[in-house]
Amino acid sequence: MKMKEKIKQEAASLFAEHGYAGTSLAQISERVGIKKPSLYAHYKSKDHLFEVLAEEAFEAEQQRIATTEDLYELLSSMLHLYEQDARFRFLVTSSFFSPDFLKKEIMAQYDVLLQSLEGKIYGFERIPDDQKEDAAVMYTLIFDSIAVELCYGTKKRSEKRLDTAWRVFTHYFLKEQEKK
Amino acid sequence: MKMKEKIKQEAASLFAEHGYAGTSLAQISERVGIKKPSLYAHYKSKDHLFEVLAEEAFEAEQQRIATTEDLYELLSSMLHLYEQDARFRFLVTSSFFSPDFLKKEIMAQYDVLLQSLEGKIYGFERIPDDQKEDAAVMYTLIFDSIAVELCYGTKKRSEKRLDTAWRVFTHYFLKEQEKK
DNA sequence: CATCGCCTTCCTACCGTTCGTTAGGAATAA
DNA sequence: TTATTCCTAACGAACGGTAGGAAGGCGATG
Repeated sequence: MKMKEKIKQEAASLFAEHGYAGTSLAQISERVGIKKPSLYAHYKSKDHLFEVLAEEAFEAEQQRIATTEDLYELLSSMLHLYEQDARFRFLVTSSFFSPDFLKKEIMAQYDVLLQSLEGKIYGFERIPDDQKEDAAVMYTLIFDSIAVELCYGTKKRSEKRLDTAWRVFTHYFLKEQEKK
Repeated sequence: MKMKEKIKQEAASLFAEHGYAGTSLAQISERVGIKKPSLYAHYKSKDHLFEVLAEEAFEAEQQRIATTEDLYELLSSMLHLYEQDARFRFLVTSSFFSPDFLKKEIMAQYDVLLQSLEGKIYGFERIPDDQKEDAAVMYTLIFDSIAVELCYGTKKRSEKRLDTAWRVFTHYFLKEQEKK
């Protein structure tokens, strides 16, 4: 039970850093501490392993979106999630660059994610109805740009981005009281 | 002279779509219409080819940023550039996912690009001085998010993003008259 | 309690294929 | 003549994956 989990973790980390094509089963097995063929006791192919990983990563993120009520927290939590959770790192990078055999599927899944985000905006009362469409676009835009910045920028810059973007977003779209 | 150019073009297109590790010299040579070893008459290694490509792509984009005065056009032109110019597509995707041996270099180059963009904001009189820092962050944020959307979204969505983002940006930051 | 078979997990050894790359030669052009 | 550009042939290394067996845990059966 434990080894399967460890393989997933190390694989997610490596896939996130080097991509699907850039990561070999030898690398994964070495990190895990077993020999390459032993991987096949747990996953029937490289594709399969990647597929399982992708499925779980999207499911986890979907869950995170569904259960987090605070719109700001949904963005700010990305910062430490990216540092700490290999699965989240995998999600972000593999969305930006996925192997051919899963590209369509992953794009579709990412679309679902963004739609969930937009749905949260539409269900938020403090945004005037006639601005909800714009707010939804801007929110997902900010979401993506933070994801990008996490990939190849510094954490400091990500924080600055989040701070500025959120200030602009709330000032532009939220009526009445302010939101930290 | 012409073959060198054709190799670059096909290579840029393939690298953009499948990444460095996901693209083989066999694929490139096949598209070009020559045999694999013939590539070595023009570029001394796969790394070298990728490096030349990256260098040129960043240089071209730097040039584009320097010579385009209109802030809106700088963003909107990304849409058709991504469709038509393999070099630009290469720039965007390889910035998001570059091979290890060039990762640091490419990140540094991308940073220079973003700084150039911020520089344009700082030199723009119609933005109040005390808002320039925020405007610069937001502008690069929009730039990145459009690049991302180009990679895995539809063109329609990219257009919508640009439209919405630009409306918010100008309304929030530009004083006096409006900008299309 | 012992032991049998079974399943899981790991191993060594190796498969065929593809990878980037090189050697060496023919053709072309300056 | 010399340099460039293409080719065929082939290299060693690394790839994803398979065969087949050893070791260990597990429950069922005697």
